[in-house]
Amino acid sequence: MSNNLNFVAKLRNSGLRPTKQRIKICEILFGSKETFHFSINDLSKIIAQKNSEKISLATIYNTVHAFLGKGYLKQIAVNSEQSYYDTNTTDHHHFYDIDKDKLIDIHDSEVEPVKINRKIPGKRIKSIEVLVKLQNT
Amino acid sequence: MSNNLNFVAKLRNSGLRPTKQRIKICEILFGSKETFHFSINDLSKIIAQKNSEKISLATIYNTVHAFLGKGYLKQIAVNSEQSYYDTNTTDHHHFYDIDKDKLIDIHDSEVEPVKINRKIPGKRIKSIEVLVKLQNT
DNA sequence: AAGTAGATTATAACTATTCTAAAGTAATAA
DNA sequence: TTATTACTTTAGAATAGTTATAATCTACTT
Repeated sequence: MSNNLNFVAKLRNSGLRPTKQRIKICEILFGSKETFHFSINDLSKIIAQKNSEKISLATIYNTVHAFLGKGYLKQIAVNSEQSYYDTNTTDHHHFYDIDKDKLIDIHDSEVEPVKINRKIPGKRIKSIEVLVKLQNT
Repeated sequence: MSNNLNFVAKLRNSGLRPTKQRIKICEILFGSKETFHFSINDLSKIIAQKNSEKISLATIYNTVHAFLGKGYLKQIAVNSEQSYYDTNTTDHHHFYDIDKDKLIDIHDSEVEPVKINRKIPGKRIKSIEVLVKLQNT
């Protein structure tokens, strides 16, 4: 309940109207302290389970895009058919379990910082993402 | 010409029949010493330019998948709508120029080796990919 | 040269995502 | 409040990338 008020404020502060759909999606994505990795499909299923009223697929896409734009989510580069998103927007890297089609955080303490000793004229680095693909042994 | 014979042998050695479509695609992908980054769309366009007879889109997909399976290509994780492939199958990383939608190799000498200090039980590392996203300054 | 397994092709089908335009809802002003 | 306005949601259509299908064709074996 008090959480909801936080989400309302969060949305309003960033210029997004706190609609019930957005609040519900906030609860799912940001309601727990844990990082959440998901595809639109994953999120749809969870909403279907947890919410009495359905939220249309278009709204789910709209909301995820809005949250991306506001920096509440970041997109992860994986070559799956689907796009993946992460509630942890800090700089960190991922394991991708190919067999389970699941992402796992790699904390910064678990990786030596990646150093790129090259500059491309006219360009600046926006992000550095490491993806470690895992296979069953 | 002598190159073509090499491609015929390469294909035959890996159990792929050396059809004229596959040989043509080999010429385009492996005919130069340079690394080649491409999407299916890129490859289609190049074939259309360089080849008198058209190659069907299905064959282009089939061939790229076959070459992936034989280890002649590797897929690169980028979050674009399209899949990207690389003729350089050695371990190396990439810049991704967001504005131009183009990939640039990062040679191993240009990056400190990425060290992951964590193991996931029952899993082994298949690959480590670093993607450095670039923006115009 | 004939038979067969594998390849190519056009096209249909499928999946993820984006677009559209109508109906609904939150914010604002009176 | 209420009315107005701008933003949202929605179902469904449209699009783009990719995969499946089934008929035709071709490379290899005998």
